[in-house]
Amino acid sequence: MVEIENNVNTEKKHERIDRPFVSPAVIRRLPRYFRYLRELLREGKTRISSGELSARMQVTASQIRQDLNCFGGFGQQGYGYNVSYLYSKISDLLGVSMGLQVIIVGAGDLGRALVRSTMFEKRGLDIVALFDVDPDLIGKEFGGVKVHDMRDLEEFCSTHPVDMAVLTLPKEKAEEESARLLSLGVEGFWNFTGKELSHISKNAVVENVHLGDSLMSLNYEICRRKSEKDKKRMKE
Amino acid sequence: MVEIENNVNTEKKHERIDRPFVSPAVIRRLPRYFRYLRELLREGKTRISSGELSARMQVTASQIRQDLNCFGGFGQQGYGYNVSYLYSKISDLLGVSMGLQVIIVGAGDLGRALVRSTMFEKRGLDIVALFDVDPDLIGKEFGGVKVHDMRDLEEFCSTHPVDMAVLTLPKEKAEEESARLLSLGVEGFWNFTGKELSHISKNAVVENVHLGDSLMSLNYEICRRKSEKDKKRMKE
DNA sequence: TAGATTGTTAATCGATTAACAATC
DNA sequence: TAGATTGTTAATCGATTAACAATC
Repeated sequence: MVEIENNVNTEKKHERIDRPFVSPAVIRRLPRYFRYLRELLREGKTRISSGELSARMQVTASQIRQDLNCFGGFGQQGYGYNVSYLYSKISDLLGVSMGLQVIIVGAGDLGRALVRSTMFEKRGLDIVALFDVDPDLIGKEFGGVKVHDMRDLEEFCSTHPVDMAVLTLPKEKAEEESARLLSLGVEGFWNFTGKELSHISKNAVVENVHLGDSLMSLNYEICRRKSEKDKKRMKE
Repeated sequence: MVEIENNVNTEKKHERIDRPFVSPAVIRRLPRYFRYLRELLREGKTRISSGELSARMQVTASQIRQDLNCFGGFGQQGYGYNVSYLYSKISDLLGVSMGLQVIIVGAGDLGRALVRSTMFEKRGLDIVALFDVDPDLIGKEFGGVKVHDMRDLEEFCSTHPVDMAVLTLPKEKAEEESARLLSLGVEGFWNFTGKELSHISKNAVVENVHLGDSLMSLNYEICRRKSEKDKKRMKE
């Protein structure tokens, strides 16, 4: 078996890594590569070619090589890619296990569902607090995380650096509270409110999860399918 | 004021509507148009030009005209678009208030959060049942919807036509249960499991909400921002 | 009629795919 | 060395934007 020798990784795990400007289309595919590589790792595969990976992932081999090359030569001609090396590289790029400090703003159903999920822990993010205005919730714990009074946000942020706020509060308060958070130094937002945060998007990173829009586009496709079936039936 | 006369809508509300093939990129923007039009309607605006709408939505006027024209001439030269007419047309396209029958498979935190949300009701979808395997949950009600035994799925589907299944069950069971649902006639899936459902995607419509991937791309951007700041600091 | 604004065609831009020389 | 497979350039495809004639 050929030994992979180039690109020797002398850095410690999750050390500083260069992130050149790369199109969002590529970035959005990285988590998917990450998942497939983890699976390969679990299966005990040590090497993979772009062709083999392309068959698994249902994308072209060309795209895989193009994507990975945005960040530097991770493979080796004639050999392919070393699974664990590529996995660690993509981990570093994505910032897995960087330990970003996260607060969840809004301890309703969704906020509580998120804090109890393993999603953050798995990816090495730390949820350090929940916030809410409801006196019945303040002081309680969910998933081992305490609900703080929304009025204590300033105090909390001055003593704990917060990298990311998960917005699961009512959409009516999204604009105001996101501005408040930004002024407290929070520059990353995972936005579930359905409200567009254009007022902060210049100075912060905003990732929107618009469940309503997602549901509607599914609704569209199902309706389209149905009416197409109807059309066919009419013809008969 | 100019009267809008063309494209007179003689159909009843939410009647059959022609959905030509249109690129997914356009479809994914429809819910957003829908939201902005609803807002205009609330404000009492009766007409809007592509230019004015483009300023609000932060997209080009050209794109708006291009998008809307995929489905036919909804506007009028020299006038613009009639807000309520356009709103109703986009409603019809998206299938708002078509009353699709929905079941939620998996009554965990996320499933319960969804059933208690107003998201489905607002868009005219009906959640008719929750399903789970947990004996402690079976028989209980959440948001007015009963939790059924997963074993009764066949029976339920044979008596109630189901248009959409929301998959909020553990990813390990996603493949098996989605195949089962497909065989029972369910052809629309809102997939929160994080598992890719390629085995059914030929015969069903699948909308994936991959929260983990979304979180990771946010993590990437925050880390990128941080390391860029570090770089600048180093220079000084 | 003159002004406004659409519908639509043409130009540009970006992303994906194909091809192949470099090289392990 | 021969075979395999990457890295990278060139070709294609699709989506976005610009421009303008049609027309209300």
